[in-house]
Amino acid sequence: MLDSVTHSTFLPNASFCDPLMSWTDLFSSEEYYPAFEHQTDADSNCLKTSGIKSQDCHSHSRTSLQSSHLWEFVRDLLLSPEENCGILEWEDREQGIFRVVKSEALAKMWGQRKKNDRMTYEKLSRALRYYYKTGILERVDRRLVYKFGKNAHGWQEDKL
DNA sequence: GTCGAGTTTCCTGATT
DNA sequence: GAATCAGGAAACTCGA
Repeated sequence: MLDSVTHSTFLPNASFCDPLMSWTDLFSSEEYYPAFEHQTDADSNCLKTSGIKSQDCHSHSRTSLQSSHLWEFVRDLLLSPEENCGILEWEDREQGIFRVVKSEALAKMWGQRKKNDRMTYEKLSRALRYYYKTGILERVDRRLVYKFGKNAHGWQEDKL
């Protein structure tokens, strides 16, 4: 189940590598993702910056792209604060507790990742809640707050 | 063709 | 009362 990580090398600052379409391509294409018209200037600038950075990426195969999972996407976003533009933030870095600050923006980013412009935070959060069963996430009894579980890895600073 | 994992979608109820 | 969030169930996609 977790073998996706074994062939998806974790790169803290190059998390969104896409051999088929760079982030620059993604975010410059309104045909693909017109929803980002509603992003703030800061958000869109940040996202474009992310795209530029990702052009250096070259190591991911098509297989690893398709095996990219939601929790890895979230983890990578958390570990790249300069790229997440405050969409996610750590509540307790050592315990792996984080908070979704901009739920709609997160959903749109994930939707872009999956080329699904109908993605909403409601659907994304449903997928996140399924990780409770597998131990990748643990429930935190606060709204929009999640915690990495024992089966999540790569989020701890000293274990990268 | 079948199966399993990982979502995605719809719906309902609870909470804010 | 409306908006938002959480969880159940079923459908869907894709790789093995």
